Amino acid sequence: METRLDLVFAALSDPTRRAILTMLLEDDMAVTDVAEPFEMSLAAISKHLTILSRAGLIAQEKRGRVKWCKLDPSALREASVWMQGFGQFEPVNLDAFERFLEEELRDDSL
Amino acid sequence: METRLDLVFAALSDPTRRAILTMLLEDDMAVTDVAEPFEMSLAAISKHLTILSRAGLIAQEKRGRVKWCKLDPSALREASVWMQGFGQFEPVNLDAFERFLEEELRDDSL
DNA sequence: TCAATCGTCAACCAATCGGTTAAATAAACG
DNA sequence: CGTTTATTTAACCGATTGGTTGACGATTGA
Repeated sequence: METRLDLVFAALSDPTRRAILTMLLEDDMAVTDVAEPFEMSLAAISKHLTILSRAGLIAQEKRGRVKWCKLDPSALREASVWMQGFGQFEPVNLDAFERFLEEELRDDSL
Repeated sequence: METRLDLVFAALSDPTRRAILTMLLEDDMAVTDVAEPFEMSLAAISKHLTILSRAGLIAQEKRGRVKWCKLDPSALREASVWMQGFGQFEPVNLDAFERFLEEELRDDSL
């Protein structure tokens, strides 16, 4: 049986998908616009979005011929609870997060 | 290029490996003892431990013929920072974590 | 109506994954 | 010494992954 947690962590293990989530943090986007910065076919991005959607990390809503993707961080909460159990983590540190994203966006050859 | 974050999330995406981490939360263990509760060959567990080790989630130290596995939650911090950026998460809730572990240990057919 | 756009689907591919068994290495025991 | 114990390695297997291309259905706009 494949649990939600399996799906969430597997979804997060791919840098393209993490980059997509980071983009969606800014704003909701259509599939084509999500795909634009990547050197990869639209079909590939479509698959990534399906994986994110199955994991509950994004929601997709079709309006006309455009399918809008929006972040749905609720699935992350479960994973976060799991991880927190292992940590003496600092409390939420958004500065650290900003630095992290900058680094990721630099590294991921978008 | 495979980043640390890729390795950590991929490692966490398997229920056997999460169960191993949960066990190691209690105490350090030898490889054979880690393998004992699972219906799986020792070689398979050895591979899982290698994956956890490469991700930096555990450390292994050989003393005599026994290889001891201990939790190393430092790698989780990085992943935690990443995830926290997406969340309006409640502050660390260990009660929720305990419930979570109970459920996981029940579900994972150990 | 007809062409362009948005997105998915199907078929395919090489690489990786999670497991197996059997053999190999290394240390400890009697 | 030879045997048992602890663990990894190697070869193999079927399933999954992350990508491709090309065809397709649905919606929009001229």
